Amino acid sequence: MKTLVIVESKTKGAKIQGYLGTGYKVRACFGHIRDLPAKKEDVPAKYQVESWARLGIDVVGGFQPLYIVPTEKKKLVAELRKLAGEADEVLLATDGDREGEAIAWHLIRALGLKKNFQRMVFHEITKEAIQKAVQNTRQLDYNLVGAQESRRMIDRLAGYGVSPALWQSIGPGLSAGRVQSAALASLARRELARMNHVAADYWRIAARIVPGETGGEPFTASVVSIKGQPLAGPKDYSSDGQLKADSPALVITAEQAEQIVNFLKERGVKVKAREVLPYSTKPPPPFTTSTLQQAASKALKMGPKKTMEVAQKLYESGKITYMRTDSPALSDEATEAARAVAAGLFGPASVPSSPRVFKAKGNAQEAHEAIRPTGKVFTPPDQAGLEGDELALYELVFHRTVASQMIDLQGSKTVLSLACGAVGLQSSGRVVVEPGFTRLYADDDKKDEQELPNVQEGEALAALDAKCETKKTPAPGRFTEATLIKALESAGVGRPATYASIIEVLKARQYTALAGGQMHVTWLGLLVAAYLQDQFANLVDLAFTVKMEEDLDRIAAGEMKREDYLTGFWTNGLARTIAAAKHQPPTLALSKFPGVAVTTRHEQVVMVRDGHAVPLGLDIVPDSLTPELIGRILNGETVKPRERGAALSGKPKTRKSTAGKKTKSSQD
DNA sequence: CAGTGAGCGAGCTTCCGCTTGACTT
Repeated sequence: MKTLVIVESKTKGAKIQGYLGTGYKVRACFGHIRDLPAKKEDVPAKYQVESWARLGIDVVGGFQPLYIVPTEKKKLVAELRKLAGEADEVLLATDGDREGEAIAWHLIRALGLKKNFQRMVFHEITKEAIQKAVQNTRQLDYNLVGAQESRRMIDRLAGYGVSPALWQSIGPGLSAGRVQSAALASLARRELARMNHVAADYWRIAARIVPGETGGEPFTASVVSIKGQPLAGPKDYSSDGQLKADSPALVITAEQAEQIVNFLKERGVKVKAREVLPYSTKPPPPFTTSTLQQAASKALKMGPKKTMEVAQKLYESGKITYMRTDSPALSDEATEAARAVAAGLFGPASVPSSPRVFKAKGNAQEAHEAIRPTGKVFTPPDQAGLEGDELALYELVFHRTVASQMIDLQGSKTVLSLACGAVGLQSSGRVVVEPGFTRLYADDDKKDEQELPNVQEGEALAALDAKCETKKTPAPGRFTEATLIKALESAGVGRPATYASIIEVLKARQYTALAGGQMHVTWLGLLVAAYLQDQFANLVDLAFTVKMEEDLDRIAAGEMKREDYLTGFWTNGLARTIAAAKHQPPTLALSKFPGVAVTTRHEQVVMVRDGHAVPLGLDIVPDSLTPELIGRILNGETVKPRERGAALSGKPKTRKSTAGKKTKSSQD
């Protein structure tokens, strides 16, 4: 045996072994093999006494991280070390991103490699690409490793630094972190906006118009203005239910609405203008982890966690490429395969003359290509030997990938301007001329679907019917698991490997709960968010990660020293904020219910009025409060006997060690 | 004197990101 090649994933290893042949032994390291100690007891004895032992980082001596091999990785590391000792050379073929570079470096240290190692990087798994990569190895990029170590330490210091402030101020077992707290802040901001939203009433007046001699189906037109002044709609009101100060809109009464309806019925309308505009829509790019989770949620009602489990199976059985990626790019081979499928199904005209090229944007690290069917020839879904969820998800991937190489949808949009005296109306419709990629894949909600008849300017038309209805301005909608991931990704927060688990952490802490496909924030979640916003506003800001990434890029480029960066972040920053943090439970004043507040007492969420505090069940949805419900809560009617005195600390750990222990019972 | 209960003090909780099985539900 001559050369040992180490990759991150088992499936990838098996493939590469096939391309490299007998002179090489390919093994997987299964991700990170060393990490900061999770608990103080994991810290080696000689460091236990240090003031920083709980953090696992020597924050007083230049921010030296203390790394250990976790117990579950010990056997693997020993085996790799043995194989490395027998090999002439070791090629570290971990992923070509910041984390991959760090894993390679940890391997060097943990396996005790001296000079006989090289870094190998590739971006697609084909025989040519792999053989080329083996011939073009490079040195390890120590600056990039330094950037990853900084990222790791920031997350440890933020998480282990701030969480104890929550234990002291709110209750045990709670957590804060750069990613989860930014996510929680986004959810809480939206939930509070919903709770504080005051609906305004506005009128919608619509008429069914009969086309004249030109013929065609009746169509719907809505009143948009009166004497040239726009009719007030949802956009003209602010969240307090008041008309926006700068709004030029006209607010009408019920009588006026009725008058307009009668006017329309009696007089009919005249065509003022007809505008026809061509439009086109491009196909969406091939899937990344985030867009796959969004599409699976929408089309298959599959949550992010489930989606990743199913995708993992498809990956392991060789049906799709790697499922944790932030790049929408297709290899040349895949692009050709997609074009061939489209041409075969819908003819050569369904494919543009030159291939579409998709590039990642923002801070994507692009260690992998898009999620797509494998191979030079895509296997059609019905021949893939799949069923159930796996078939459904494969089909989605297949369709999206092929559609991404098809021609645009083309259509025309018609806008009719109508008038009935001083009352202005409008109607719009779309006609698809060339469905393009939507023959295979469509995920947008269709609007203005009606086809408008070919009426002419100046033509007088009768109103078949007219109606008015009051509507209420809607509160901002809640996030679903998929839309939250979309929001986090666009803010650069979280990574493909962690999107699904971010959601799981928020649920496990009882900060959020899923109901009817939407993410609700619990009272506990709102209180934690309020506390963090008050004491650690900088950390929970979505923009924190953007700034961090810029700094990490500087470290990777050798322009900034790791120690200087961490000194600024911790010693002169967060450590001081933590020391100055107030250990007081946060209080949420309810703007719609003066005198009522929600806070915690003795590690329990309570509702308070006039100094009187009553336990508040986490199952009571914050924006469901009404004066009646508040009355019942304060009378103690909503508290089930079992819940009395139950602390908010999550579920007891289901570990073997706790099996024999008696848990304190609060039952009478 | 033995068993019980209140009161006190100590120890624990926690992060993000990269990978899969080995575990329970």
